[in-house]
Amino acid sequence: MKMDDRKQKVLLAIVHDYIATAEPVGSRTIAKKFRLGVSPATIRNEMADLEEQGYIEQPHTSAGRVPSEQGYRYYVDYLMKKHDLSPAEETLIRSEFDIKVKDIGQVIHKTGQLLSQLTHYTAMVLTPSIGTSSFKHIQLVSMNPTQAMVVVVMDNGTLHHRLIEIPESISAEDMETISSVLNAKLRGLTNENIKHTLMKEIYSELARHKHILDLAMELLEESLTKKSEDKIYLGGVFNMLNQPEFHNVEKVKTLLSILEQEKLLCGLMAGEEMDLGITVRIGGEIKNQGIKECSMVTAAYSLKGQRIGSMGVLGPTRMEYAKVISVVDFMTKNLSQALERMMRGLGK
Amino acid sequence: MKMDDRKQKVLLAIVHDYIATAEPVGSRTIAKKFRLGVSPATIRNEMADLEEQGYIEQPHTSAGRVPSEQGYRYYVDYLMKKHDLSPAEETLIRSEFDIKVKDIGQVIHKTGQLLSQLTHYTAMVLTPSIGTSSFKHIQLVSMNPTQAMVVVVMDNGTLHHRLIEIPESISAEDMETISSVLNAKLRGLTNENIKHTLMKEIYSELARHKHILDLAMELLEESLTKKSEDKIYLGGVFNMLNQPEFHNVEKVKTLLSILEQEKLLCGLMAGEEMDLGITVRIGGEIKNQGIKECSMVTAAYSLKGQRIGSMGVLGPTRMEYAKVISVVDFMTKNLSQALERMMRGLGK
DNA sequence: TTTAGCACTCAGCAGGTTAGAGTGCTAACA
DNA sequence: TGTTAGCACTCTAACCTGCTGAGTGCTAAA
Repeated sequence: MKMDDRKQKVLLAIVHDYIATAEPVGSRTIAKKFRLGVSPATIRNEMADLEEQGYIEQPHTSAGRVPSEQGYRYYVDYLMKKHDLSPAEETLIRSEFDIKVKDIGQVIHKTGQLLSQLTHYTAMVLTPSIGTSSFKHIQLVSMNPTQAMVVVVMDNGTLHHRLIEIPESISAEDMETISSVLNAKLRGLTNENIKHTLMKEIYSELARHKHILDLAMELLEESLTKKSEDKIYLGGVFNMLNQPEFHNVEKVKTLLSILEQEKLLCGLMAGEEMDLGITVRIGGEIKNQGIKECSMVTAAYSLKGQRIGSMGVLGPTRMEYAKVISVVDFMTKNLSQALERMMRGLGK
Repeated sequence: MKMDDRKQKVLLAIVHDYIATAEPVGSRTIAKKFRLGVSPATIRNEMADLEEQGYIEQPHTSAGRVPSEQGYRYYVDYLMKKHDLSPAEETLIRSEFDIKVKDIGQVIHKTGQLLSQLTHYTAMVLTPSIGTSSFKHIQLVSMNPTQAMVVVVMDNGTLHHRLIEIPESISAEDMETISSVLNAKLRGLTNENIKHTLMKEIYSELARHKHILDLAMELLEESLTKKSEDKIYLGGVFNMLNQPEFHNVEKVKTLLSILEQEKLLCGLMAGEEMDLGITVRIGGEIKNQGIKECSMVTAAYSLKGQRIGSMGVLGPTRMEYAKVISVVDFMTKNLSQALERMMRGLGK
């Protein structure tokens, strides 16, 4: 859609002012605040055109104009200027990531906190799905005469464990033996590689302990096949209540009821767009009735170039897109790096 | 405070009606709904007395009466009748606990869900602090030439792990050796029992690997001393928005901002009252400005008679005390039992 | 001691009025 | 032909006003 220069300026002014004040913007306001060098009357003419073309709308006759979804879309696609983070903000992010780089959970948590803190909207971070891998070590530990713990250490640094029931006849030494055999024969193999022939060999070697072996193999198989579950971290839900669009309890209720449904959110985050760039969805472009008055800025983060999770910011359609986009951009890059550092040397 | 029989009946009527309707209760309403056999005028006289004594108050001149905090207190202490759970509810709780008895996290989660679901208020469950214990197994696992994983299995069934940096000179066999030595010498000991003489012995035996030994011992010591951190699970925050007292966004905001502060909540839950019974705190009795219009019903749950965590329900002061108290009571008992079952046989 | 009756109070609502913000149109102007 | 001043018009939000009904407290009679 072609749009002449002055119309763009007027649209830009409306979007900026409305984002800042949450009040419909009138022609006088634009003329005064944005110094376009023309009178309110001229701006009124332009606004009438913009409304006709669907970029702005009027809440009621004697009110100013408000950007429509189409207007925001045009703004995001063509008018918006990049808005770099302040050095202070960049430093904050970097230092937080440097300090708290202990484990994945913490990094995700921190990411969410930073996202919501910097944008003042709600942050959503999807935990990385690292996919299948091989294992480094399996260990059976006797806990008491009738129970044992099976521990599997994966090559990506995660752990799986399970408590199993054992016959009293098995000694701690037996379990040590089983552990060694399993480690010696299977270590480093992926699920596909664990051939049945190999398993037969093991079962014949440890025939006495078939039952316990079954239980251990069950956990091992699960660990090898199962992708880590999608979990989502939410931060700054509270921020949304400061937005004037949520001064109405009914809206707060719909919003919160949606944010409570983890699965739904995961769907929204993990959805369609598999590219690495930033996706901006405005209002109805989010395929969900309940939050059709919100916008989402999402992006994937990666490990070794492979997309493994995503993060996003949810705010009112009247969102500071430029700011949010740069924050999300910067955060994905930093999170990817932090993960890279954390995983350095690990199998995956 | 002595109170004549009819006054008690009037107070009870006011509390019940206000809990049910959230509207100030007038003399006519009481006469009609509660059949005390006297006219509204008589009830008015009683109400005047009750107000003078501080049990009820009037929001404004021409409104009915509302129980004061003191009124709720009197109700809870003297007037309230026990309100057993319905068989259906009891069955629901029991069956949920039977199915989901896999790990502690899940049990806590389920408890919170049930609490909020049954009461329609917000549930808070503090994770058990199992305290110090001894360890069952320690294992060093080589991940790659420069990193290894230390895994410690505690006798209460929890796991601790950490990634450490290692010199390239150390082989996987070395690590196996170190693991065996540590297990052989230290297994089952508590932190106090690990004598310096013993440590010297180990260090001399494994002199070549002092560095890696240090790192492993560090995790081990931490695991042995550190109490599991207090974490809190919240459920049904959303429920509160259906309460008419939270139809005002400002109040929702203060409430949510408090519920976001985990530490504060832990303080409230873990606080003073260390006995096993149920504690009811009404309005200002909760030592927190922000939720002075709420009440809390809390109780501890236990393992082998020892208090190890607590749960609670947060609702408006206009709360269904009788119902909530019986739910909390039933839940603590069931949770304690579930934990008992889960820990059966484990060290602690 | 209880109750009927009555005067009084006050929140909330409906209806009416006003002020101000903002528009669209028209006619004059550059 | 594009721009602008002026003006009539529209509509919301705020304010006032009077009314209604719920509920009270007091008094005097039962």
